[in-house]
Amino acid sequence: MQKNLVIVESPAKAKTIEKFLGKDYKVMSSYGHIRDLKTKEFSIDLEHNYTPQYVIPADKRKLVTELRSEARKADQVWLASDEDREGEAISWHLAEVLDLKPENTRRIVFHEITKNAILHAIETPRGININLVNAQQARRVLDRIVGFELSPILWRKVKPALSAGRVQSVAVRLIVEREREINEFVSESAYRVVASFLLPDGTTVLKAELNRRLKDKEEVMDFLKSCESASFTIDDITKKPVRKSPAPPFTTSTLQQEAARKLGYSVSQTMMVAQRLYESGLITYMRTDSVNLSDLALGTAHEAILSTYGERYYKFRRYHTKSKGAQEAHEAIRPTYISNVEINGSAQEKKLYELIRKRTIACQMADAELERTTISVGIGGKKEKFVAVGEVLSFDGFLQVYRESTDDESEKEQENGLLPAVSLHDSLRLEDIVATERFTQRPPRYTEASLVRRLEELGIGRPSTYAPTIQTILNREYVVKGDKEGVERPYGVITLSGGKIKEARKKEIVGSDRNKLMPTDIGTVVNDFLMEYFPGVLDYNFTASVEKEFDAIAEGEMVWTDAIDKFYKIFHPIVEETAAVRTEHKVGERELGIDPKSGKPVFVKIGRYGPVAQIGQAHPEDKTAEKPQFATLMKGQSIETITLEEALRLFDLPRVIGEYEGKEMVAAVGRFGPFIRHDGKFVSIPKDLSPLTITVDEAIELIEAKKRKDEQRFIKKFDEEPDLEILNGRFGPYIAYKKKNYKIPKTVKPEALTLEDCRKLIAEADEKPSTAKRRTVRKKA
DNA sequence: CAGTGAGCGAGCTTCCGCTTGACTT
Repeated sequence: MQKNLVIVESPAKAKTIEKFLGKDYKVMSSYGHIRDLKTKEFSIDLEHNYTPQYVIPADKRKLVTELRSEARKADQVWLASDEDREGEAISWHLAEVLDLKPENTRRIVFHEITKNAILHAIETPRGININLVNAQQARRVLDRIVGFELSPILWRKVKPALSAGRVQSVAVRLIVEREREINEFVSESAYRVVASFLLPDGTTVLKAELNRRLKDKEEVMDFLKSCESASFTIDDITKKPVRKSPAPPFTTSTLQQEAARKLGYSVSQTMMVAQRLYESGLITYMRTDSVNLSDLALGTAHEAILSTYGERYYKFRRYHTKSKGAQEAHEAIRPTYISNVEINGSAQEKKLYELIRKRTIACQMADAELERTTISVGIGGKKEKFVAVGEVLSFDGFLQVYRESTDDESEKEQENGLLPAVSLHDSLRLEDIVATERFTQRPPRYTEASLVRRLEELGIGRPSTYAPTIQTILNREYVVKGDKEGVERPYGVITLSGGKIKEARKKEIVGSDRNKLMPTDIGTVVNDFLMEYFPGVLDYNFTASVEKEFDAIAEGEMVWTDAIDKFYKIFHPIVEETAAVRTEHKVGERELGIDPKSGKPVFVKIGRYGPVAQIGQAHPEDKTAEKPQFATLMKGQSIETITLEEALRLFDLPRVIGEYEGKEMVAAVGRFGPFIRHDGKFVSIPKDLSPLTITVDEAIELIEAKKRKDEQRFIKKFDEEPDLEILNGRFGPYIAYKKKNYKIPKTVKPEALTLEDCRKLIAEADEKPSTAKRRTVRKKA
């Protein structure tokens, strides 16, 4: 007979706690929420004061049955879900679904998973806080209303299967607006002036920068001329101590940012690796917005620093979470045992663990101390000065262990080094002065991680949703993650050297980007539409202001259905109105002009499969009318910027290029980009060629290249197993068998494989089904 | 990841937050 049942949210946590509590306690996990609104229906009863219709999802039924039977057997049930809005709601749903009686149900919370903390929690139980639960219901219902009323409007006005929501639509807005800022950005230039001086010893060089930038060539020329005969004297030397403090311990968002910068992980990669570390008991929970460290962790960090670096390197620090909407249900992300330096695991896991461990230790270490020296060089008869700044690290402190990275590339060149020894009033000889034209930089495109940071600053989204939100806006094709080629820009360099002024033009590549988030036509159109009709929901402060209401509900100062009613009374009429406007054309449609051949109008718009150009109007009511012609826009074209001429050219496809070996060569654009069809085979057209302009010779070359490649592709085949082939792919040799592909280890020669070897490799790969499964998931998305 | 290569008319799509698992109707 089980005396006590404890229910927590995560199974990893359940395992640890069970050890602390002994045999009178059984610990189970709810695996998060056990009940939610129906997935395919609105599920909110508008006739009855927004009553939510909760159901137990199919994949939770079995679990709920088990929990129910264990709860029935227990004398006492302890609901130990997290101490935040969602956690309180989980406990409430459990109490309802498991039919728990108040007299033998206790709600407990603990902030760290230690024996003491848990025993203390058991001694100080409370009831379920229904106000907090109601705040969660309000949050849930609001999100459902927004999502399920806005999305269908998009299906009608833009494209089927699109979506909108409180979080994802703002994420898209940030990216769309940033791209517009970049397009509208006009850079300004000014000359940065750096002089090299020879110190009195005749050999040492001091480099110093002019304390202002010069606005154009003319000003540079005047200035350099005036320097030709000027005297240069050191007129000031100041030394100032500077301190640098370590960054706070990791939250989900800061971990994602640093793992992206230092290790190159994507946001979802970081979360997957962290999840494995958590499940192995190596780190604390990875979805958190708290920077708090438990007393236990603070203590062990202290010990680790003392034993490795000494007392001088230690400084006690307590961090407080200040981000909006933080709910502090967990600790910061840290190693469970800080003394644990090396771990077992994959290379990825080791690197992420090391990052977490170093950050945790560094945050309890002493400030780094630097001495900053500023040397000022006066120019005889002028008010400008040349200034040299140098920094010397006098005590490394936390930098011994960890240095936070930045996104800003320009900061890297600003590293100040050591300066030579000089004395006041030293007079210097001018070696040369170099004035380099520098441009103001356009705003940066978002990376996954910097988008997460921005969302967190705005208080939008939660640690558990950052990675999925990015996935959603990518899946909907509102944004793409991609590269952008830079453009060449000339800049001027003017030098004064040996009494002569020389001018030169140099070139640099600017504006190139790798793996950045950029809006698509669909994203832009949807965003503009939502901004026009639903600016309130897209407002960056929308979440913050509803959070205030949720807080009031949690405090018992507001009835949750009143808050929802207030919102719905304003929101829903706009939904109705917007849906009722039977616009002739779809959102984002643009008329480019008239097709000279047919005399019909030419449009661009978002079609069923993305951006298309269209000649002529559709007349769905008239079956005999001529149907409009369609052509898909090519990569790099946008419905915002395409011209009539460019659009008309798209209708030249598919285009007969010519004949080769007696068969026609046809160029067209398919789902995977431009291609040539010849003799029933397909050949992709590379980026530098266009299907519109490709010549017969170029096409033949591509076809021949593909033929050669296909020949190389085939390595080996077995007569007794016609389904199995060893082939050469883009990523090296592989085995193709029954529509699936299998890796060949690098250690074996593919030519030497026997049929038996292949079967073994296939059997081994099928044992661990990770790759095959991932593929099916991707296909669905 | 390993190949693919339409056509815009008959059914369905969608939210945000908790948490991991994986063939059964």
